[in-house]
Amino acid sequence: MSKCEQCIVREFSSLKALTKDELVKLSDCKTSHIIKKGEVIFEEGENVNGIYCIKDGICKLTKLSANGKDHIVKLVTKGELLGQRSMISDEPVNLSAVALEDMQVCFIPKSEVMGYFDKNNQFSMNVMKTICGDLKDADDHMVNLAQKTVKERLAETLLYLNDTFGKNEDNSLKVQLSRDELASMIGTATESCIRLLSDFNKLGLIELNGKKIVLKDINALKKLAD
Amino acid sequence: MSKCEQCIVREFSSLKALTKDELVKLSDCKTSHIIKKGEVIFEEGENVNGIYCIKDGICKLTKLSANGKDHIVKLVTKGELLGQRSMISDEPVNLSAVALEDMQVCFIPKSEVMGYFDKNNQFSMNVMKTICGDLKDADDHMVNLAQKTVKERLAETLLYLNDTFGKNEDNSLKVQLSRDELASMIGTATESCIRLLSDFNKLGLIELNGKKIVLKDINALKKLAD
DNA sequence: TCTTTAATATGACAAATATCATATTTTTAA
DNA sequence: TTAAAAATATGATATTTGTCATATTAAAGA
Repeated sequence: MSKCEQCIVREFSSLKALTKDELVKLSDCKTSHIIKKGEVIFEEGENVNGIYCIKDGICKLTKLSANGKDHIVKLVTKGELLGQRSMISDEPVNLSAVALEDMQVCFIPKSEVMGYFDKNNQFSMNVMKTICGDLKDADDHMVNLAQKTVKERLAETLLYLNDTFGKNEDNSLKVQLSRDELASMIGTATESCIRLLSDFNKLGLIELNGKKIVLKDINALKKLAD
Repeated sequence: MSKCEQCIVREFSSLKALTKDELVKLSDCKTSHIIKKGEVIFEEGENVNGIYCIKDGICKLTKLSANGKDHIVKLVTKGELLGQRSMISDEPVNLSAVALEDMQVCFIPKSEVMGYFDKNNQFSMNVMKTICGDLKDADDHMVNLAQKTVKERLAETLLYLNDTFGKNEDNSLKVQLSRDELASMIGTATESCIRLLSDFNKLGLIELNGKKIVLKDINALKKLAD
């Protein structure tokens, strides 16, 4: 069992506020898990009863819409926590979490985390700030969905993926989403997404190589995204 | 100066966790304000440095989109607090607040509120739960904007206004939004909104009387909204 | 009250986007 | 390795939604 005190990623989450004693205790009650690409960490409506700390990998948070299609609400990567909202609200999770690549995660039971809220004020503030950040992002996202065209949203999303998750040695975006997933992130039909990617490709804004996407003209994309 | 201990609306907000002593102290440092319909409480980008407690009235929270149009992110009414996210994140507000009707609000300076976070755990948890609720709502809203048609969103929004804010004696919706505001809530062009309202009217789903809207066939609207 | 301005309404049309069909490529698994 | 399935691609077309023009009505001021 790995030790939380020595885990680097905890430094990037709300858990960085924990004392050495708290971390030692945490090491004992956490459980580590390997999640394979495509596997579900939790499903919308489930009672999770704790939070997941992502040690490595990326996952998507999705929500099923009334028409039966999944919408990707957010991508979450190493150093971030999953399930905080649900735990605090004391409700089932409202989103599903599915691995986009192989992941290492640690599960911390609710009983343990809730104790920190009482005893460690800095931890509480960290969690609050994270959720406030998520709320602000959600507001921004909402306005984009409501007011921007699909083309603008696609350009913006490509830039977001580039800025947030970086690229491989061959310059392609590190997060590899299927066309279907990309479409469900920007809120459009898969065919529309494919078509626009083709257009971007023909215009020299991006380069397509199977699932790999290389951003060729960042400035032009920025202009397109508004 | 009215006394917070005797204020009913505080019972509906996170402030209900405050002790009698805290409330007495709060009474001294808060300031009361009358906001006329159409007036701005705060504007996107401003440093508010505190929170507003809504004693009476309704306001809209809007965000300017890249194309210059306002989008209504949320409606907020008596018993709720404004500006929590910004205060916790220690950032300027990301939304503007504009009164939809005459309002009574109290402003509580940041210095006072931040003290509660340290000393009153129940207050912290209340605030966290509120923000978590907002985040869940935002997620839902996002998926609706991404996946539902304008018609579905209009039906849904009319039902939301009815359920959340109720109706007048003449059965018309209590919150009176202009067509323009309604459009900027559902994320569509004003003309599209007007046209669909006309359609709903002709279909007998609603009744239009100037700005007044009466929901005639709730079930049919629910079916339309999915 | 009258005049001006803003809000609502509706038609005509254009643009954006979805849907359906089908081909091609890639991936998966037998 | 090969057959089957899934993902990607693209054309044709339908539907939705936005835009512009222009009435009509309601609201606000002088």
